[in-house]
Amino acid sequence: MAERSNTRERLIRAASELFWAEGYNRAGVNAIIRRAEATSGSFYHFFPTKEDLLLAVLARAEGRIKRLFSPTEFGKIIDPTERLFAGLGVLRQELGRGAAEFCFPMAALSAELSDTHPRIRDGMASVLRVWVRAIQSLLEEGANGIRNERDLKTEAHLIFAAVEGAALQAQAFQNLDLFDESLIRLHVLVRSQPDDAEFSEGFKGEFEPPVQQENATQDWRSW
Amino acid sequence: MAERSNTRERLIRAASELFWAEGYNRAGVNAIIRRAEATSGSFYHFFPTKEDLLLAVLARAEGRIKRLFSPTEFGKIIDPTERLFAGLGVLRQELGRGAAEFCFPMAALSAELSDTHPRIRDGMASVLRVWVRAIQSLLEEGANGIRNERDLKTEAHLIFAAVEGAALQAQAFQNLDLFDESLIRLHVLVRSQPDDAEFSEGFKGEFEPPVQQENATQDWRSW
DNA sequence: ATGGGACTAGATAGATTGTTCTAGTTATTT
DNA sequence: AAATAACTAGAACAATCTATCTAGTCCCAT
Repeated sequence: MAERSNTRERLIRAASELFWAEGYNRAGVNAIIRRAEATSGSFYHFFPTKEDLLLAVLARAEGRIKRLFSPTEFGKIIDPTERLFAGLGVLRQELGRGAAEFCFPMAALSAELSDTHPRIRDGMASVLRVWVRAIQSLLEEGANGIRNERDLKTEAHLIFAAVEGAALQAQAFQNLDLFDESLIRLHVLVRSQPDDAEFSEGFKGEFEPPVQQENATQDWRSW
Repeated sequence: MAERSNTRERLIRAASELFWAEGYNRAGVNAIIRRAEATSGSFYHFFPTKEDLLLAVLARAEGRIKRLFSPTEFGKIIDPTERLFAGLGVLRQELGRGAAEFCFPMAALSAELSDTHPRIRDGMASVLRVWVRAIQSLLEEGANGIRNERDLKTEAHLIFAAVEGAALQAQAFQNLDLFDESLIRLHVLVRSQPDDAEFSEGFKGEFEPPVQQENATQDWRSW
């Protein structure tokens, strides 16, 4: 009835490391099994397919992401922006250890699989939402209602995109400096930004935020 | 003597699309051949291995990146920041067409391959340098020597990381809005930023920029 | 016109992949 | 003690992968 071994957990952990290090397709089932010190019999006892293993990896990550920025984790840090970047510092450590417990830089995998594996695409979308919401709620806390929600959401998206891109570069070149450079700059920009919130709202001469949003999008397409 | 067919070019083009859409390992040689309307005989006539094909894709991209932000391309746009984002708008269109001619979102591939394929890692590093230099020189143009070079380089890194992350998300979820949201916000942040250059330099209380840089890095590690 | 280099064609090899299968062990329940 | 369920073991299979091989066609220079 109750589970009697930690093999399932070992497989998930091994997979999350290998998927991140080598990508979904390159990380073979055999390699995962070997790293987890299991056998294919055990593997297919717990997971019907390799795809289901990736889904389990994603599911476990969501919980960890939610906890990453929680006040209990960084009790001493009051300022929400600083708590955000403190959490990203934890991420940095994971990166250094070659782990990917938070599944944050997995857009790469998703791009690899979204066409053919709709369940994984959905799972990834869910992870993305969790990330953006976590960041956004920290930004809201720091904004004290001064900035509108729409702006905060796009900023959360930007922050996550930047973190993901920086993590990928760091992984690709085995060099955490690349991650640090981008994040230090990001920190500066995010910190210096609330002051000109008013300015940024209408920097294109428009006044109503949603319309300005529309126009800005238009600009992209026009070139 | 001189080449007599465009097969090589067709193979490079097909590969750049498939590598981007499916990743290096998933994009099989056969699929590339089929898409390029070639045969394996032709393939291995031009490229000793699949890896060499990817290297050719990277090599071609470098030239295109350099041209992307050139003044001739956007003759009417004088402001360098606007020229930067105009170039990124071109990128956006390529994304919409499923192409990856500029090899910009290929950190994903690199992460997939850097361990086992050192030549590709080096090729990717070169593409990264080209990108960062291109962005940095635009930023320098716009800064009129007011901001120090170090800051501009980290900012260029951040911009590229954000663009890459946003592109990956857009590809993963087949939704360009994700790209737009991040880039609109990035535009706002980069635009609003030169004013507080002085502030951002020493925002942690340090004065000498390199030292401040060191300390900021320290902060990451401390958590 | 002919020799030679550039290129094409596609069958095939050899390795690797995800998955299945049968037979087993271990622990818990009755 | 026997039965049942949870789990393990690893050989084997079918599909797919990259790369090779031989035999060709096409075009240009001599």
